[in-house]
Amino acid sequence: MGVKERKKRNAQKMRQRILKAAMDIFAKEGYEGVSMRRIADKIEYSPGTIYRYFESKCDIMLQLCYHGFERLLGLQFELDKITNPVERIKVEGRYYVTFALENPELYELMFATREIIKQPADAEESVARKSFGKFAEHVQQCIDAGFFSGGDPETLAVALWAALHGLSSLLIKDQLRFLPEERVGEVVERALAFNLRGAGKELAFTGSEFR
Amino acid sequence: MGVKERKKRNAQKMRQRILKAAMDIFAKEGYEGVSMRRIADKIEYSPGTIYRYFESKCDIMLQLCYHGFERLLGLQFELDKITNPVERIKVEGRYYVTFALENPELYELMFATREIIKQPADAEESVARKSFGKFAEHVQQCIDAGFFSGGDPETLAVALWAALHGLSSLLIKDQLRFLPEERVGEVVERALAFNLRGAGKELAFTGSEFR
DNA sequence: TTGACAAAATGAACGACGTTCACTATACTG
DNA sequence: CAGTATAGTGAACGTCGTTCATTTTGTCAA
Repeated sequence: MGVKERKKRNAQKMRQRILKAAMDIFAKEGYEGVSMRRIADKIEYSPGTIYRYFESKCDIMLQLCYHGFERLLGLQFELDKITNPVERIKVEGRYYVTFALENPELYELMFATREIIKQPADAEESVARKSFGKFAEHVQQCIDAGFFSGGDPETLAVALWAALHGLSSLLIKDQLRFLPEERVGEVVERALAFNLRGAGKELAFTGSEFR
Repeated sequence: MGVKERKKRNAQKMRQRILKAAMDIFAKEGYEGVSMRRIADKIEYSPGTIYRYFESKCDIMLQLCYHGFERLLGLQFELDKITNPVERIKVEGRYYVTFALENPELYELMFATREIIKQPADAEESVARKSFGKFAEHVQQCIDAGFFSGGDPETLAVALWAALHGLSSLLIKDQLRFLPEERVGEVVERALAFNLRGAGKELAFTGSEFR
């Protein structure tokens, strides 16, 4: 008698239904639009029911967040088709910024929302880390191929990632609004190129002054 | 009779009292801690009164935000004492990241909080823009001194700023937590150096593909 | 089929939030 | 001192995330 099993499946279905509803609202109306009552309305259950399947709203948003990282990671895996590692990392940069621009709310959720960040300390092997890991791998391959300086790959990866993240979040938040609309693409492209070129040189290490 | 004037002064005093209270709470308990009722409690007035002096909570937070930019701008002006433009921009980078790390909530308010961003579209000559302007000026001086490539200075400034912002926000959000504590400073310092070095070369422009 | 027990779902309630507004209290003026 | 303009009040509205006593539904042995 697979009663237990069926119940487990139903519970999983319910979790998916809730997440789907949350995602739909999130996609249409952003973070502000998502509330437990609205989710409950959408799936035609009472608000209290949701708490049988998720600990809190934060828990739900965290799942959406993971989903975002999985999408990003999916894009990254596609990149393995590109054989030239420099070309690959170039395209990866464009993918990254494009992903952020096309899913600004999601990107924000993934990288900026306070409550989300705190959570996954215990969630070992977080999707976020996998995504960075893949990126670092691609950076390493550039080094191996002799295109990037042999400096510490992790440092290089962090620096490049930071540049991508910086550009993406400035763009999303419209902090670059002072640029004429038609120049934005150009500036971004050049900024990316600029960072990749910077990776080509050996750097003198000047000592630690932070933290 | 300076009755009108005194009233104006009193209103200004009240605005300052409210802002001070908001800032105190913000500093101690962050964005989440600030509520109209808590501010009202702190200044010993009723919640409704605040609305005689500020349009909304958002309005208040926007003022805190401006205050933050003024502090940052103050740091930037100090930099004019440094005569070597490359040394100056190097220190500016460290100042920037340090400012973010020392005032994470404020930095977030300044650059990341959604509601804040929207507002100052009409507020011409925003403090934020002044801060970027000063930075761009310093970048220009590096170019003039022949240390940076002669490429479009605005692009260069945006690229460097993005890198600083990226590093800062990753650090604040603890996204670099996978790095051993003792390596963080090193990585940041090298990432900064890496970006400055990148600025030294002429870059081939590869065309626009964003937006 | 029925009755007992467990699981699932409910929705009112709690304390918080930003904001509004009819009202009262205070300060100023003629 | 009367009358008016200004300042301040605090209850109320509708929202939020969350909890929990209660009811409904589902399961299975007798």
